[in-house]
Amino acid sequence: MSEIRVRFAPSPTGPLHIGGLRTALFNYLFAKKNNGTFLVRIEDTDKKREVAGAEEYIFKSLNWCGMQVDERSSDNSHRQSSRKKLYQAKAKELIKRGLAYYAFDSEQDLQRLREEYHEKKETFIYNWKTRKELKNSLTMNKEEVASMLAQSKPFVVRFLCPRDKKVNTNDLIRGKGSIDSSLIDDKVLIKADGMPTYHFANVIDDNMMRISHVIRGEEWLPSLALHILLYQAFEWDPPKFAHLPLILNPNGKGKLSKRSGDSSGFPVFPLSWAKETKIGGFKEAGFLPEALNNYMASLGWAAENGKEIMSMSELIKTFKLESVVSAAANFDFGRLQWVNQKHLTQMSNDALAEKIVEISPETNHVEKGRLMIAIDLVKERAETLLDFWRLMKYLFYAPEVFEEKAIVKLSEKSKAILEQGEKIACASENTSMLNEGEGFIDACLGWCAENNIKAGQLMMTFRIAFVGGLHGIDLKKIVSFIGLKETCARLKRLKKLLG
RNA sequence: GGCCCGUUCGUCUAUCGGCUAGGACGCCAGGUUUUCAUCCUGGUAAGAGGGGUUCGAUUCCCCUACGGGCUACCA
Repeated sequence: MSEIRVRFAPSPTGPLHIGGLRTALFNYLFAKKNNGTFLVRIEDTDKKREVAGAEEYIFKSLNWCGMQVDERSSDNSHRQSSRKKLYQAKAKELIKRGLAYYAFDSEQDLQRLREEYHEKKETFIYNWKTRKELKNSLTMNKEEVASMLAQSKPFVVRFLCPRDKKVNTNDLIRGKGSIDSSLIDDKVLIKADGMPTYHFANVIDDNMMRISHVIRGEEWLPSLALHILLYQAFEWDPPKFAHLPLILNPNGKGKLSKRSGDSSGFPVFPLSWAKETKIGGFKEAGFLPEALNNYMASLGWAAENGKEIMSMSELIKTFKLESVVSAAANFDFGRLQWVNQKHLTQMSNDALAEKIVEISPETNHVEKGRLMIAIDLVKERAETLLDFWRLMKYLFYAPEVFEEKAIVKLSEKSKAILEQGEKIACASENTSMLNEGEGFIDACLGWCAENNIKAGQLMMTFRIAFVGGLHGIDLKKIVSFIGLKETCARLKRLKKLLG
């Protein structure tokens, strides 16, 4: 088999979101699996919709996700706008061969026709049915056309779509299909501004860049037949196609869009995007790129060995394009969180520390060695990198506020417990207890047993004193970490609060 | 409206004609932790409906329903 070359071809109209990112991932996995080439092509043929910074954002995002781009030219040729002349030459070629034609209809004229048809409950299609009555080089005589062109009247180039031709399609994921060409319209190939449309530029570039497999979203499936026809017009061998299932909103209503995140409270972009500041990206929300990749891969695909938590290299090893499913998948933020937690626990403390410091600046004010210990202590309970500081803050600073839910659990007995705890902790301040956490808690529990107080009651009271709430790590470990002196101080504080 | 694609537990999925339909997330219960979380064990829950084909259909075919996509001089 010839060389595997795939491309990810986004248009720079805004930040890349999880749908596009997943398409990039599947392209990347497929390329790496087959020792192929992964390239990125920027489809910037719609100048009106182009957004400044979007292209840079796309490359940054891919980089963050660990998808190295194998080919990105320095001469701008990865950008379609820089190849305008080429597409125009190709269009002329088709016109000369009678496979495309000039059309001079104004957008308003066409719009009016669409409305008229709509009123008749019909659909207007610019093709064999209608082209004979419209303003184009098929209906006008040669001189007229030449004069229009000479006067620089606006025109588009349209594909002369054949009538009654059975177009056979094949998709690696969905299998064979066939469509009657009479249903397809005479797509615009070159727009009035001289730019090619997606369909035209796409086919030409995929051929010229020797793309072996086109892996793209399912929204392109309806135009597959048109693309095949275009390849046939040029007498080129088409690449293989694979149309990926869409990613839908969590409730299954509509495809996941840039707005879905804000309304549902989870990120949809890999990195924060200045213009959509409400919710940052997955990075800012404390997600690991490995986890995001792992989760995205599970949307529409499952490894044969049933493994669920995988690194990028494992994904590459096990990925199979043919086993991608054909049904759309709902985005499930809860599951992403679980995947992230699993990846977090698999990371080394050093690597973790680096990322935690980056995302939670508060950790900069804390002694490094102690931070490392604290990370290890809370590691298993964190779902995101952002969770760490929240989970370990009380290890460094006494609680400032006490949760209402916790305080109501305290009773008269709590005072006695605090008093006793304080007595033991403060007294032993200087008597260097080995394993001070163990020693201290055990001593208190001993007192409990003698005085007919439930151990659980003591543990809860202490927890509230140390943490300010009901959740935290093992009490003995907390005492060992903060030391007896601080333990004593925190017990005093809560006692005072209770009056 | 037309065309295309899809439909297995609430969710992500396994099954490539033999199914007592498997796993994971979630949820629920129990255990461990003299405390919280983790963790462990168990439970909950599904092949849209109707016709075929077949000894046998979740698996193949058709129809219907539902969902999604496309229907631009957007990608």
